[in-house]
Amino acid sequence: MKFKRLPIAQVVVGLPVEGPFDYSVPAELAGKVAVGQRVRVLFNRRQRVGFIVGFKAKSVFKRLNPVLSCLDNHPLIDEKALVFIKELSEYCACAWGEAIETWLPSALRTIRPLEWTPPAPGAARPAGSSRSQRLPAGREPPPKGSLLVGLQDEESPSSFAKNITLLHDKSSDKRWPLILEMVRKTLDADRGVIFLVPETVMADTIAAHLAKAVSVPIVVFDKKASAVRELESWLAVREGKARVVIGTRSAVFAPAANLGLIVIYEEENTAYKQEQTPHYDARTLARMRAGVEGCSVLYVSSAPSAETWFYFLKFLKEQARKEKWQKVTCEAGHLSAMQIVDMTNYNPQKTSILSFPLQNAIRDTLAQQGKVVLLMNRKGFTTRTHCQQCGFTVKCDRCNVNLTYLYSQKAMVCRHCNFRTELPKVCPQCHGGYLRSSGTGTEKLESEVARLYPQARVGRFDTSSKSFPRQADVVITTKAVLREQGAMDASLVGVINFDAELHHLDFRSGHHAFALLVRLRQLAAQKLLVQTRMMDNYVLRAVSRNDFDGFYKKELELRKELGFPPYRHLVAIGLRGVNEEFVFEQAKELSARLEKDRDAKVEISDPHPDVNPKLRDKYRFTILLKGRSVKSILAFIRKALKDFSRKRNTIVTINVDP
DNA sequence: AGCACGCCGACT
DNA sequence: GTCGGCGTGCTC
Repeated sequence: MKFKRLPIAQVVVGLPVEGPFDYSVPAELAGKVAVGQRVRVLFNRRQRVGFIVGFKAKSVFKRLNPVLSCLDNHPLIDEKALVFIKELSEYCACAWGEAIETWLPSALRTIRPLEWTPPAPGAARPAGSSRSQRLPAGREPPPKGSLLVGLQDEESPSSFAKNITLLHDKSSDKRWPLILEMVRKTLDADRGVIFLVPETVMADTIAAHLAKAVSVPIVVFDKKASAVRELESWLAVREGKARVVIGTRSAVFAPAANLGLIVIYEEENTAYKQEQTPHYDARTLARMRAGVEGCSVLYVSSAPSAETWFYFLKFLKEQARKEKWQKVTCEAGHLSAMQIVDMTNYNPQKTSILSFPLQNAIRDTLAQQGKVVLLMNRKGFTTRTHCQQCGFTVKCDRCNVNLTYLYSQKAMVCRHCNFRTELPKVCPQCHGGYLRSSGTGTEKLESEVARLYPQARVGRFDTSSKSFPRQADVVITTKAVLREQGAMDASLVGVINFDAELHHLDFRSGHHAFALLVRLRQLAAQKLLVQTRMMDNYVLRAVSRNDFDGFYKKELELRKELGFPPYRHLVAIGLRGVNEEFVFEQAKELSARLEKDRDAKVEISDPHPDVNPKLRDKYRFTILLKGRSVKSILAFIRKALKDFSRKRNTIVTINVDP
């Protein structure tokens, strides 16, 4: 059945501008344009990629530019995706068009037509699965011919995920039967699976694991692949050729046909949060997408985030919800020993950073041919180089942080930007010869261990290592060790400076430290040894007693008391620019504007310099807003930003912490 | 974002 | 005078 399309197309573009914009549809395109289509338009005298999000009968603008051409034979964005993207744009406080470009593979953000035809129903696909993949080539128009009508209404009442499961695996190895069961069920029901992993390196391991268990084609989404490769995998998923997609956070956008399940592996990992704009959180997007698609979500973790734990406690009780929430716990079969060493007994100036109990444990483990993993939070040899005569400290010009000396590369490097320089021979300030280096990193620990245990093979592993030193008896490493699943069987795991994990200016540092220790205890076959000066810390106590309920109870109490998520929600407005005073002035001005018509329910902090106040030559300030609902905070910000014009290279970003 | 318009300082 | 710096407004 042919239908009459309304004559005006509503188009959004990938720019930070509110839309949609009206364009006339020329007669020769009248039968071709559809909602979700990529089109070529003239926008502000320039040719751009536009996306049709709706149609309407008439426009208040007298002279409309025409849609110049369709870039593809068929719409790329189906209705569900368009709704999901709209929600993404609201939650990230970006324009609809920008959200579409985040969702699209990079190759489709340019004005180049895509030579592509959706597969005919049933063709080249497993029998019975065509229902899911029929593309909206000749489909009916959305109700009333305008998708916008529906979207501007209140939240659609039909947006509920099917079921939401938390798999709390205390052992890290019992999770797979349940994961595979859910994946198989989804595939048997002829639906697709998205499997999110925190790090790219984990995708291949997981892919191999799944390939053994299911017979459908699997594709790994790799953001680092070429644009062509990225497009190929995207289309393979779009066409239903691959039924299982594995990838990092951006894979949550995979155009899986008839999506049935989103798995979020190691749910507690902070890598699910994108630290560049748009600041999205793949875990939140997975929930949003599950609501739109009516599919299930499976969180898998050994130490779930406090937020997830909270929601499961809350929603498991609520019987009336349309979503089915469930929690499955796998108890640990074997629990290794844990020893906490009180470092207040040792003077770090006089003795080694390896306490005697740790030295003894290493010696005993090596004597039994066991392997040792030692964890530190700092790469490099020394972390500070300063002049003993004038007090000058060698810093990065662009980021104003101490440079780390890398012995292996004979260079001083900045941990934020890639700045590197030679180790100065004399003090750059007073030209005296009294430069001293201090602060221990993994390289220095490596040399120390090699000195103490001359018979042991000592290796080092961090993010810049090419491969894991499997042959080593003692591996000095950072948290990166947790990405190398099953790389080695460690008898003993030692944490050198646990307190550094707790000292972050981050309300989540308690949970991070907890999750780290839980994972390390799993890694240690015999013993986890932790050096600390905070013997009574609740994180340490909970881990040593293997008391998950106790940890989350205490952690949630603290969050409630201090007004942090999941009880209150945070939205950070970041301002950055090259001129420190100017950015600060801008921040104060925006702050005043927010204060002026402040919402009683929203708390506004004064503008303050970031934890790293200078990064890559830009000075950074933040205004933090706290409130009961993200939506209301965002609405409030949007209002204040409307008449606030960014000036002279000041970049304003909005970062939602759900 | 990216571009045009418009308003004030130093210069062949 | 006017060239060009950047603040401001606008994109259907």
